[in-house]
Amino acid sequence: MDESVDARLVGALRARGGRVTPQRLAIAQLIRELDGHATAEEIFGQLTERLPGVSRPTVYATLELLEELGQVVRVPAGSGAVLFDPRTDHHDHMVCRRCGAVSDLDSVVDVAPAAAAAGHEGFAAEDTQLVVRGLCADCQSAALPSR
Amino acid sequence: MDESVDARLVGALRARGGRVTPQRLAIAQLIRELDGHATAEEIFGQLTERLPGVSRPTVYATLELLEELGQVVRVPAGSGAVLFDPRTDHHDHMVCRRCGAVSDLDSVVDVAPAAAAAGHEGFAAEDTQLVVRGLCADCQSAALPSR
DNA sequence: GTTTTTGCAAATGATTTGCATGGAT
DNA sequence: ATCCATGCAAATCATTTGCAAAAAC
Repeated sequence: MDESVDARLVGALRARGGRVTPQRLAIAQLIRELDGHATAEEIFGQLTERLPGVSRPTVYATLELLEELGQVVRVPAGSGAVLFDPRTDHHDHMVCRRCGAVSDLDSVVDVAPAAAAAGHEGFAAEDTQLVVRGLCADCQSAALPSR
Repeated sequence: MDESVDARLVGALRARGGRVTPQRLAIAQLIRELDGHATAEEIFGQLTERLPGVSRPTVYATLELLEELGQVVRVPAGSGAVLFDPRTDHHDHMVCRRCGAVSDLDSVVDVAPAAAAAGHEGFAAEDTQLVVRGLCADCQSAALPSR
């Protein structure tokens, strides 16, 4: 099951003339194991434990590559760092503007028309992200006027 | 017309117990004059010309404040810096993953259901952003296989 | 063997901190 | 007079660069 995903990645890499390296396989696997969203730095940190010596530039470059190959989704959270999401099926995100927490939200709106509209403007849409910003439950209670 | 916007800002500031300072007014006005999207650094740079001595922390804090007051919208572009948009009516964005260019896109999908769904999860939605990532017209031609 | 990837080290950029002064109410 | 907001300087993150050595094909 793990192998089949690796097989798909290897195929995609070869198809574009890219090379199969242990770093790429390890990063792809680590991302698959993530339950939630992670920043490049977090991925770098965890990766160092199982593949000592990996470098930051490799992690950043590989994440970009995996995004192009459709193995990860870049979530623009609107705060500091970019988050990477192992869940590649279409879904939305809620981002707390106070604590920065990001959580998944099942899609209830069809965003395809937006991608189509972008196409009419000459823009080649590849991915459409819906981000709901606001306050998570915890931060709402923390921000109560008083009482 | 300029004054009425300032009046609204002054009112909003007073209402929340905030203070009316020349920096806040200048930043709010500068943003209104922007035609497109700008990063906090760009705003800082332009502001320095007309209000020498302003500091970075003030700009960042004020942008956050203006966002809360609904005078600016934070656009999570998914690359390096956060962009601030003076256009507060609802619209979407196209972000080129290659050159980083951000352009407006009139809304063709109703995102309200997503905000409602977030509400059902206990999340207080304040703003919903739709970002279409891909390649802008220029970068498509630059990335052609050959020929 | 050739070309891509990696690692290193450091530059660059973006944003935030702590704290004392100054200004708005 | 009381706080809130500003400026300063520097710390802290996030990301990217240039180049030589290593590895994949």
